[in-house]
Amino acid sequence: MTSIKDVAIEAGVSTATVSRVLANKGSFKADTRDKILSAIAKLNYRPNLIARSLRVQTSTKIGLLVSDIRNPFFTAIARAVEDAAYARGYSVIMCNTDENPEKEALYLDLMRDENVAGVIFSPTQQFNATHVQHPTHIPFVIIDRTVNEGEFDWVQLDNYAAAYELTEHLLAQGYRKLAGLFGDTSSTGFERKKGFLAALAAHQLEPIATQLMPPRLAHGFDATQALLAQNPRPDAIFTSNSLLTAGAFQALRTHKIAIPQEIGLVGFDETTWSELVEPAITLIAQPTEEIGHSAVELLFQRIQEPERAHRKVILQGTLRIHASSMRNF
Amino acid sequence: MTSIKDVAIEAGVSTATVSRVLANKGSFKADTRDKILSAIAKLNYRPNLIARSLRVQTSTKIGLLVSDIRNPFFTAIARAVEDAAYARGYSVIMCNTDENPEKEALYLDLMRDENVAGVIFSPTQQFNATHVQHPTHIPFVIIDRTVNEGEFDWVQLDNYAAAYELTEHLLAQGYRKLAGLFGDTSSTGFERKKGFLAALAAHQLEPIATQLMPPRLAHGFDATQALLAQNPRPDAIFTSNSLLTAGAFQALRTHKIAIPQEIGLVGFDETTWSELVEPAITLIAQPTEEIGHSAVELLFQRIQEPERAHRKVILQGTLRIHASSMRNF
DNA sequence: TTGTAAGCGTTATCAT
DNA sequence: ATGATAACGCTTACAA
Repeated sequence: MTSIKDVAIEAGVSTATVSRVLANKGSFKADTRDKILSAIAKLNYRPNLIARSLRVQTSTKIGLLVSDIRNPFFTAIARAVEDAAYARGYSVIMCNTDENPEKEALYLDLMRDENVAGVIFSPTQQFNATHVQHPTHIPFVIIDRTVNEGEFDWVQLDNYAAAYELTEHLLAQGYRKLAGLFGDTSSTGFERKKGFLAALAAHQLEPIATQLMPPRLAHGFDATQALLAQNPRPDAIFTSNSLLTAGAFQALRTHKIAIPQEIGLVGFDETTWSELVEPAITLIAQPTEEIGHSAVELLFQRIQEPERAHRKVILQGTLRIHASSMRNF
Repeated sequence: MTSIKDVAIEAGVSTATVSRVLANKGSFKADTRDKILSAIAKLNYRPNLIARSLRVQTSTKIGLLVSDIRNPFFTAIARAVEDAAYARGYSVIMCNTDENPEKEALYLDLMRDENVAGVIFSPTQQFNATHVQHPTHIPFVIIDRTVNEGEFDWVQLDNYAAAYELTEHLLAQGYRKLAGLFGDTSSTGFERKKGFLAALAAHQLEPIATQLMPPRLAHGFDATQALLAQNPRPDAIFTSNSLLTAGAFQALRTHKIAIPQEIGLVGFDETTWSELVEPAITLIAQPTEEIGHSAVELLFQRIQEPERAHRKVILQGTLRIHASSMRNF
């Protein structure tokens, strides 16, 4: 490992001067700068970021903590965050908590230990408890989810409104016996459930069933099978997450239920295949690009001005109507 | 930030002793250990990994560098790697190069700078050049792809055999006018192309068309549209990547081509939706779990024994036959 | 304009 | 069994 010392010796100056040239701060002669630069080139020197980070107590990395890397929503976010950060000369290191509070705590500590400049984060339900025990002073932006305590910057979908609109659409199509499947690992599912119920209530209706479950395909599948056995059977299924949508879809297919005639199906998040299945799925598309960019934006603002008031950015989803809910067509 | 010094003062010992207790190496009285432990608890002390890393020149992190986080194959790998590493007490930091050699170089440097214990890595085509310029001594395991130069540990699918088998299947179904769409950003596409051609050659056949393209949905779509306009038109399309499969599928759907009767379609990688579309897609499933675990395994072996001979782990894919290629059914 | 030296939080060597 | 202390590679007062 060639260090700043080697460069200093090679260039015949002190390490302090090398450091100044590297950071382009303080003053130095053009001449010495050139000497140093060529020494650097010659030795193929790269500053040790660990050492720098130890010294200055920060870095040009941001952390991205997602709760489920298999969820296409989060990979879309990851791309957007990555792009926005890269444009500002920051690297992003990404970790997957897998909805596991232990891993979340581990990776949160890791981020702290890494001296990341800030963290973009979709917390598990248990984050509150963890956070109360180990408050951290790293700039934070929370995405996708709500946590109850503490003050943070946020970027979120208007989940209530989106779910309301999606439900309204089902009702407009004449569906009346709605069942809802919601993820239970985050506030997102709960808020979507609220919007779902509110839209029904506005029509003096009640759901046939609502269920909370881990946002995994298998759970969506099982829950849908159970719904099919139920009496009265739902005529439409509302899912709060693309993995649940897939599970429900699979169950309906398995039981040869005609979508949308016998049962309508709607969900959240565009995926590669959501328009390619037959019928294509009606869903709320999230502005993932904008969510990622806003999160990075907010994070940098907070880094620059740590004491500013906390902001909440609420973005609207877009209803994309496809055949899976078009009973009247 | 509470440091080891604070703990030492609180416990009335030296930092050296605290460090020994922390690492559980060297010797100390049970009594002093207890004093130190309670001081740690009281102060809520956590060792600074940056400082430790600076000192010992390594860490308990491994880096995972993937080339496209939107490709479900890589997220599946990420999960597997994560699990295996976590089981050994290692954290994984994941970066997305997005098939961009610049980002790749950046993140490779980052990994080095982070003192990661090792890197699991799916390199871009350009990696060779980069690597020759900046050889690195970090333990490496290459996944999914081949690079020409240098010596590494590898975990890979037997792409040639998988493609051969997949093509044989098409031929067995009576398809004769095959077209192949292959990703052009990695060796994987090339090897699959070879297997494809070899299987055809074994039947004295030639492909109707083969095309190389970026592994993105839009490219698969466009290429398939072009194939449909072509004369003679293919009666089956072979795709080397799930994003290309999706693009081809979409194009066939758009043009109302009956799969598998008019045109058969096959591809690689199971995804959430690949069995849910109509018809379900015949494909080669990769053992992602095993790939991830093997990669971690290989990496730890190399970390422990840096000079050992390089190994290559070749895993077999599994042909999953579904309706998209079942013309005879 | 440049150099000296302290310090970031650890670990490891060498005394004691 | 424990403590001083140097060292990891860098930045930054402060001095020259």
